[in-house]
Formats: sequence, structure tokens, C-alpha cells
Amino acid sequence: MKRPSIGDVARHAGVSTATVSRALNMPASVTEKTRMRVEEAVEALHYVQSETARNFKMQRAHSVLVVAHDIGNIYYSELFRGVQRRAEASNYAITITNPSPGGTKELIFNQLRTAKVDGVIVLSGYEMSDDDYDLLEKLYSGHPPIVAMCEERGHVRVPQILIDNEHAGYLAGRHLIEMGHRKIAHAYGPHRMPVRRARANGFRRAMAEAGLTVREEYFLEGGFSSPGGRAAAQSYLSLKDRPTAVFCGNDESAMGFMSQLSKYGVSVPEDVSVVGFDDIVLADCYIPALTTLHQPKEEMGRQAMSLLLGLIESPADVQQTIVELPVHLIPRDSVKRLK
Amino acid sequence: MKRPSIGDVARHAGVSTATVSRALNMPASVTEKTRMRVEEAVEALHYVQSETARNFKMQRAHSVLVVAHDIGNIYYSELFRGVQRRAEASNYAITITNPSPGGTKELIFNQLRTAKVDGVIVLSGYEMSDDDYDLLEKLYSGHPPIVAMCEERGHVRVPQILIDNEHAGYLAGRHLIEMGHRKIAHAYGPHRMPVRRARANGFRRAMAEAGLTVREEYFLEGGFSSPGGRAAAQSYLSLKDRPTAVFCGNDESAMGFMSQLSKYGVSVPEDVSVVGFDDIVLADCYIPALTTLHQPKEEMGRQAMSLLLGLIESPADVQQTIVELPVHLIPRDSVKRLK
DNA sequence: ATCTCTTGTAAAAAGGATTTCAAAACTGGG
DNA sequence: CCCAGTTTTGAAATCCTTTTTACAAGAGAT
Repeated sequence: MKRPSIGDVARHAGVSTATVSRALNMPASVTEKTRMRVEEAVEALHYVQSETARNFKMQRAHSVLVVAHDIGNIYYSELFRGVQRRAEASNYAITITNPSPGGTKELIFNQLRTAKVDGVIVLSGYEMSDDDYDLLEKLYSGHPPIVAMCEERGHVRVPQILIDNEHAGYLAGRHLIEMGHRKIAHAYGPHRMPVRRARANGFRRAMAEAGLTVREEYFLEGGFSSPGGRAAAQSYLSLKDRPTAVFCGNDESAMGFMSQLSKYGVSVPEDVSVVGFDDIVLADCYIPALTTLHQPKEEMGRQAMSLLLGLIESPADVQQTIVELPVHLIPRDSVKRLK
Repeated sequence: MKRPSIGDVARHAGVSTATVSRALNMPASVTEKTRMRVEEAVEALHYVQSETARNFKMQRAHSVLVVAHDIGNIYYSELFRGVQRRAEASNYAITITNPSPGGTKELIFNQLRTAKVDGVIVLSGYEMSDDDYDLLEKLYSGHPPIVAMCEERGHVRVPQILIDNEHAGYLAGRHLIEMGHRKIAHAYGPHRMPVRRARANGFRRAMAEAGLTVREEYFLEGGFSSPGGRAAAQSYLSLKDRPTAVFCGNDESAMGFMSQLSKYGVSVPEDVSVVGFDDIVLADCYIPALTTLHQPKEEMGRQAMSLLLGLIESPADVQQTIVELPVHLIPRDSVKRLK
């Protein structure tokens, strides 16, 4: 007993395979009576179309690749949810992959060229050069459907969904200034991430606007992970003149930062105020609840998938290839008003 | 300019398509010279095999489905990492899906029967009855390759990767008792999850072993999310005789619980001790660092994928269909020693 | 020199659904 | 009842690779 094929259904219903196919895919193009007969046969045989055969014929994988450096990451997993929901709505599957370091490029090349996926969404850390992209365009004969997320505007040559990191950094700085802080540090994200620079620039702009200078030793090397935050905390503790507030690169590192400080009896927000970035799911459960910049993560995922589907299905119709979503600051309890 | 096919390569190399296929898939069955010629042609034409054509012919999707209720969940995302790593090693892709509530069954049926995936990994919340399973077995003609994770032993009819939730619950209870606690509450997970009962049973056993009775009002309805933890906190606060310790269903709810308590000036571990479950990535960054039961999440994912690959590729060789991984308690700072 | 064995080549089948093209079956008007 | 025009249907081609079969040529053994 094997899977029934379209031929079995056709035989059972006493029609041709073409008619079965039409009855299933374009019911309107077939008489009521024929449709009924086909449906009965489908029912009787427990027939379902084979996706692989269909994909083969249609030259579509009905699947897109999502490339992320760490699929276990909290921040990313919220993005995935948005991507997944939008994909599902259009009957696409998503394949989520962690490329081996430095292998992103090969992975994308390979998956797109073997027709394993119809398009790619790349999350922060796009490693393709313009030359690579030219080659891919040539091999792909046209614009390969790739969408980037969480990159900096202009940093990659593909359509992208992003937020205004510079503005977000500015908001963080301004908020701390408004709360009366003057000595403010910034715990940096990792070097390879271009968003890091944009956030820092915005922060600097807010400081400059308030006539404040940012001391060089107040830029703490941190990374985007909790160990990174702990490292930044160590740097913080070793400062002679400690800042009264710190703007951390993201929420995870902010939590590592605060956790490490607590081991040395330094508490937030009493001794130092902290602002995070991302608004990950547990940010409001931290003690103190973390003041942070909210990114519409699920929406970003959804929009990335929408854009990608547009590129796949009707590239000519895609007008807007850069979509910027709003960020806003959510005041919670990790920032203290001074005086 | 379109994708080159195997025929183009054959023509370019002056051999037949069969030879090209052999040169690529079984290099040993072809002379060195022929292989070189084929490789040159492949190089020159930038040829890559089409995955869809290959899958079609081979009747394999080289892809497995991972079904989870919430792909954005922190706990799951760590499991995904393990699954993904193991899958990648065998050149399989994973598709992660959030089924619509109640739709898990249809989803699995559909995806397996359309041959879209070669197997399925289901995370906690398997909704198939024995009848459904019989039907699937009949339609699939054999044992459909399905592996469950995070279920209770014996609760589902498929091979599974699990932990001993009863023992884990026992460990949590015993630890709190050893730390001098007598009045201990338990914040429950959601009703639909069978693991909830096992954890509670283990906890009860530890209490009974110490000659302690568990008051009924000390079982707090909680859920597995941070809002659930907040709700449990409200129940806790309303108790006349408050317990000195609470064993929470998982880390997320524990964080919601502690966060909510802090709003009412109740602090952990001074006023109440807390034990979580899962050891999610930020558990050690919480203030206080959370004492919890560590699940080897990535390893569980890896093993689930290994088991599934076995079921797909050589079902006859699969001996052990239930794999139990060890859990252990990690003491941190959220439990205070009494007197 | 004949026979067997190896190795590569050519040709064709298989896999399941879609699509094209032409034939058949209808429709309505005269 | 016939014809032109329209709708519905069926046979066959197509998508591309892998596998199978049949065969030819060359190598080695008797």
C-alpha cells in the first residue's frame, strides 16, 4: 500500500490527470459534476498532492531560509515568530539556520542556487561583498531575493527592514539627560555589528546637544551577550569617577551588567541607572524592571517576510525596498531621577 | 541565461548524464580522468544540482518539521539550537512551525503526507489520539517518523526524548527542605501539560519523605509564562500564612513571580525563597541569580534529531525509542537557608 | 585465440503534478 | 437542425535528476 498519485485519482474518477489537477487547483474551470466525482475519488483514496512533485514542476520550493548567527538567541527568536506567522499565511515554510562562522555567504549561495529555497532573510551580520553580490546576481540571472534585517541603512546592498539605530541611541541619551544624569557611560556591542556604531553616534549626539562631553573611558567594551555585560561591569567598577548611568548595547548585556554589579554591592537604580535596548520578553520581569528601547520585533519579522514574498513572486512590483520601523523608549524602573 | 542542468554538463564534458551523475555522487565508480573532465565542466558552467529535482527523484525532502506552540519561547529556542546543529551535520534542513491552536494534528498529517518533510519533532503538547495514530500508521504504511520532546513518559505513543520530571520535582522539594524550609508552595504549570503533574508529584514525594504535608492552598495556579508567575504571586500575597519557599513551574514564571512580589515589597530570598525550572539562558543574570533545575536543552534537541534521523533512514535499526536525560539542581542565590 | 571480467557509454524509465494543444462537448441563434 | 462560438476535457509533453538496463570496448586469464 503506497501513496496514491494523481493518476490513481484520475482512474478512480474516470477522468484524466489534467482534469484532476484542474479540479483541485482551479475548481472554477471544471463542471460541478466533474468536481464532485474528483472530490469523491480524493476522499476515497485519501489522496494528498505531493509537495515535492509540485515544487519540482513549479520550480518553487515554497520555502525560505532564515540565517541567524544564533538561533537560540532571545532577541532573534521573537523575530522568527513574526517571520513564521507571515510565511504561514502564504503557505511558505521557513528554514532557520545557524551558519558556521564565516560561512554565511556560501550557505546563501548554495541554498539559493540549488533551488532549495526561494529566498533568504539574513539577520545582522551579512558577510557578502559587492563582488559576491555581483556574482550571485549573474548566476541567479536577476536580483536574488534576499532581505536583510537588523542591519544599518546603506551597509548592505539588499532590501532591508530596519530601525533607526542612531535615533534610538539619541533617545536613550536624551532620556538619561532628562532624568538629570550628566556622567553617562555606554556599553558597546561587538565590533562586527554596524548597528553598534549608529547607536553610539545617536548617544553622542544627545550628549553634544546637551553640551556634555563623553569621556573616552566611559565607552565600555561590552558585546551583545550577558558575559559581555559582565565584562562591561568590571570595566565600570574599575573607573575612578563612576558614571551615574549606563546605556547598554542590548537587554541581555544590560542584565549581565546589572547582575555583575550586584555581586559587588552596587545596585540599580540607586547607585547607577541603566538603559537597555531591544525590550526582550523578560525585560519587564527583571528587578528592577528594565528601561529600554522597544523594537517591534514581531512586526519586523512579518514585514521582512512580506517584502521577501514580494521579491519572490513579483519583483517588478516591489517599490519600497527599505522599510524603517519606529523605536520608542519604555521607561520602567532601572533609571533613577537625579536630584 | 538559465540554470545549467546535468545535461549541459554532460555535453560540455563530452560524456553522458549518467556519467556526470556517477562522477558527482559516487566518484569511486568512475575513472580519475573522467572525473576530472566532469569537474571541469561543473566548474566552467557553475553547475549545482537541483535539490528539488533530487528530492523528487529520491523521494526524500531532506527536511524535518519541528512543531512548537511558541517558536518565540526562550526555552524552546535553546532546544532548536540542538536540533538544528544535529540536522545540519546530516545535511537536513529544519522547518519550525507554530501550529494554530488545536491544529497540531492536522499539521503533522498534512506535512508528512504531502511528503514535504521526512519526519517530525513535536515539542510538548502532542494532541493525537491513538485512533489518529492508527490512521496515520495506515496511511503512512508503517511507523511514521515522529519524535516527541518534553512529554511525560508513556503519555504519547511515539519515540521520545525526555527528562525525569518526577525526579526533578523531587530534587526541588528536597533542596528546599534541606535548606530548612517547611512551608513550601508550588506554582503549577498549565493544565494541558502533563509534565506539570509529574513535577508536582515529585515535589509531593519529597515533602512526604520529610514527613511534611502540603496544604492545598499552597498549590498556586501559575502557567508557564511570566504573566502566569505574576498571577501566582497575587495568590501568594493573599495567603494568610505565607510559605517561606515556592517551587515555580519554570524559570519564566519564576521571574514573573519574583517581579510581581517585588512590587509589593516582598523580596527574594529574604522573605521567600524561589526555585525555578529549566535553567534558561538568563537565569544566572537575574537578581537574585535563580536556583533552578537544569535541563540539558541543547543536548535534548540533538538527541531528538538523532533519533528521528534513525527512524527516517533505518527504522529497523532503532532500538532505544525512549531516551531519558539527566536533570540536576543548580543552587544559586534565590534560596535562603533558614536558621 | 577465445572467454570472462571490468568499466564506461548510451538510452530509457521513473517519479507526480502541471500545462499546452487539440479534440470533444456543449451553447445559443438562425 | 445546423453552424459558429464557447466551454470542458484528455493525451501528451514537460520539469531534471537518478537509476537501470543493455551494450560496447578493452583488459586480463586460460
